[in-house]
Amino acid sequence: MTSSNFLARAPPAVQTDSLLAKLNEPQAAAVSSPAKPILVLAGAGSGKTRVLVHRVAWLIARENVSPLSIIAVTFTNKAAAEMRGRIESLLRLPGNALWIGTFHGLAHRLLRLHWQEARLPQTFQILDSDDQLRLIKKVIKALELDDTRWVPKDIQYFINAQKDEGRRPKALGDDGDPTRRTMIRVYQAYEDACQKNGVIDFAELLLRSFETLRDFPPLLEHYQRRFRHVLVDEFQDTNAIQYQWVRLLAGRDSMPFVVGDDDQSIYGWRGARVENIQRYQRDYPGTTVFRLEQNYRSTATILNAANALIANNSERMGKTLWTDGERGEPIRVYAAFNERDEAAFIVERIHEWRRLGGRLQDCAILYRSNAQSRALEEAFIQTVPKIPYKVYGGQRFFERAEIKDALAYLRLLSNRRDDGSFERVVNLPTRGIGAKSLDLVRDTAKAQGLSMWEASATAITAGSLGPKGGASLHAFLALIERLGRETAGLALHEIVDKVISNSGLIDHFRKEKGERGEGRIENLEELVSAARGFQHEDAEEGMSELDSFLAHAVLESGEGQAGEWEDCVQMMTLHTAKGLEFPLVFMCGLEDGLFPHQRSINDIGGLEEERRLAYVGVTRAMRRLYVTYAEQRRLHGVDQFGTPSRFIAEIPPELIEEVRPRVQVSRSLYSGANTAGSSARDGWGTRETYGGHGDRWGGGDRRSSASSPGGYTRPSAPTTSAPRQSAAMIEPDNGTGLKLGQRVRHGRFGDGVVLRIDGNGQGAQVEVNFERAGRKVLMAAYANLQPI
DNA sequence: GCATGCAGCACTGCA
DNA sequence: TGCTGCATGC
Repeated sequence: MTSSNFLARAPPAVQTDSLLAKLNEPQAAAVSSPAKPILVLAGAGSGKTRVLVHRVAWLIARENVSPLSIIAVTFTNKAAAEMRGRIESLLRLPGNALWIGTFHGLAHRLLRLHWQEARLPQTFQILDSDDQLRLIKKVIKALELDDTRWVPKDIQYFINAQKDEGRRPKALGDDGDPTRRTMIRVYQAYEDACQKNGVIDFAELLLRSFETLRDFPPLLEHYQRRFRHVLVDEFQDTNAIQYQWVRLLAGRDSMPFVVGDDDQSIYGWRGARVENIQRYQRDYPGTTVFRLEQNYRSTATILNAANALIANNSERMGKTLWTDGERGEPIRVYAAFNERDEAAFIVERIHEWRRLGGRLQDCAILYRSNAQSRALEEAFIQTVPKIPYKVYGGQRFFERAEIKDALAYLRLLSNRRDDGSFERVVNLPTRGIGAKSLDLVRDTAKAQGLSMWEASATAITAGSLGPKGGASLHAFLALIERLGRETAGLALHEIVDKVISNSGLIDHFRKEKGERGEGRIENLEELVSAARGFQHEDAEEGMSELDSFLAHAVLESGEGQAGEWEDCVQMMTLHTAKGLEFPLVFMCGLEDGLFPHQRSINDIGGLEEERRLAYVGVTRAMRRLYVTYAEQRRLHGVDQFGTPSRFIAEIPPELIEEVRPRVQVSRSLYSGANTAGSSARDGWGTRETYGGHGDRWGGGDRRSSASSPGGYTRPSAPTTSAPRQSAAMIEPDNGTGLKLGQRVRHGRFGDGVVLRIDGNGQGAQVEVNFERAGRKVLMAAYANLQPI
């Protein structure tokens, strides 16, 4: 080393310390590892992002790696943005110096750069899953298949699954199975349609960019030489094609740095392969594995619960989280009577949290499915003072119908051949172009291999449409052409503004009755501001600002727009919560059938994935964790009776404190009663007679068959028999022949539903909610209840 | 061609 | 419960 070089840098030892100073030993070892394939198994809360960010910093600042030769891949835009921000602040580098992005985002970038090699039109657009489904329906129709037998959703799943595995229709064999043969035929026809329209779906982004690299050696070589360092986050969630993509890009001499946690693999149902972690170690012999097990997030109690829970899974790589922090509070479990009681309980706890100075944004309510949010939202609105909240997920901004309508106009401006967009807006607002005219246009398009746009023009010229339809269609084409001319050279937001007003969309929604239309107009206006705030980065890639905006609209669901930082409770599904942390967490709806989800309950793989989801949930909590379930739940308008989730029973009882109802409460909390919402303030206690009775948790012998976390033996694969512990907990063999939720008939009171069984045998008390007579507590010995 | 009403169905979710 | 898609009637 020459002296000038030496002088150019500060003394290495000091600087090295400064980058590694705040890291623990395995973190520092991973960050500063010499270049070779690395796998970091990072437990929840163990500083995974920190390691990734520091690794990048290390490479640049210590190994003299050019930022241009680093590519970092994440799964969500949020994660990518966070990583980018942290690298920027750590290194004071402009964020776009290195390639950081989601798999889809980076694949998209490659395709934009190399659209010719990828055999795509330069203006290709991306279909979201709705668009995809729409197109598949069209294809099914065009093939004259019966869409009750060939369910579009199933076909969509089939196609995406094939693409996720990297399989093209031509490479698929039908194994002599005619069903499969047809599926493949639809797949092929769908691909043709995409190609013709110049659109690609999400899975195609990955597959196409993979194939493009693979099939153009000079291109591949270029990127392999460029990206010496490939970093991948959430590696356990990669699917087959993503894995191949990484392998291809990394090439033979590159040293991938991948971070993952097999215990947090929760996307198996959409093609993620946990096995990729093992496979990585096989494909890259000499991989160094670092385990991050020290947790900086949660209390020891929470971690112990998480460890015990996940220990029930087989085939783990094995990791045990630990902390040198405090033991913390017990996990509180609350058995709610119904979902409204559950919500009332949560509301009360949040009031309490707030009274004691807690911030709302530190509270998260996690649930298995989005449908559960409604009862909670109602409770937040009704309580005094109101609790502000934000629901994440659900309907996303760019997926709203009115937004997609506006985008369809914009897409059509950019690409007249986009048939999907054409069909979406050709008669929206209605302008007298009916099914008949469109059928004719479609036929023309099909027969002559034209786009809908071209076919329209042809049909108009040929005069094959009726005078009215022809004129209307002509007016539509003229409208688009005029918009195209008038928007030329305008700023993006001006284009959007002009299009939504001149297309008639605003007027159309204004006519819509009530608040709904107003909301839609507000959303359209929001789209204009989104356009105003849009930063066009792809100028060098020869893409118009509009095209770039449209592409990003699909790739970004539009989270994080208005009202970002009001202090409010965070509500989201367990899936959405991955990667986040909150001081106070409520996991609610822990009932068998809801969580674990009914779909997964009979299959060991599915059940284990649900358990990992529970693990993810528990490990979101930093200080305080509540777990709730409802004995009765109204979902999709039907009452269901649940038993507590088996996952509750898998948490060691010594870590749990059961919250008992304290206050008597009006009957309005009971589902089915009509006096809505009057009692949220009464507290969360629900039942007059229910509260006192003992062992909802099965008392001392509850875990006799289970045992402590250490000596726990897994049950064999669940069969059709009742779940291991919950059965004992909530449906003891009570000798009455009755069980909760069962419908029964009584001589005098008529038909009803069993709400509660106290005690055993003929001495048992049974509470029944009769349809006509209301709730009654009866002695099993005398009531003579007949199951019906 | 368009509005209205009814039947069917909903399940986790990120690009 | 609430949305979507289809069928019916004007």
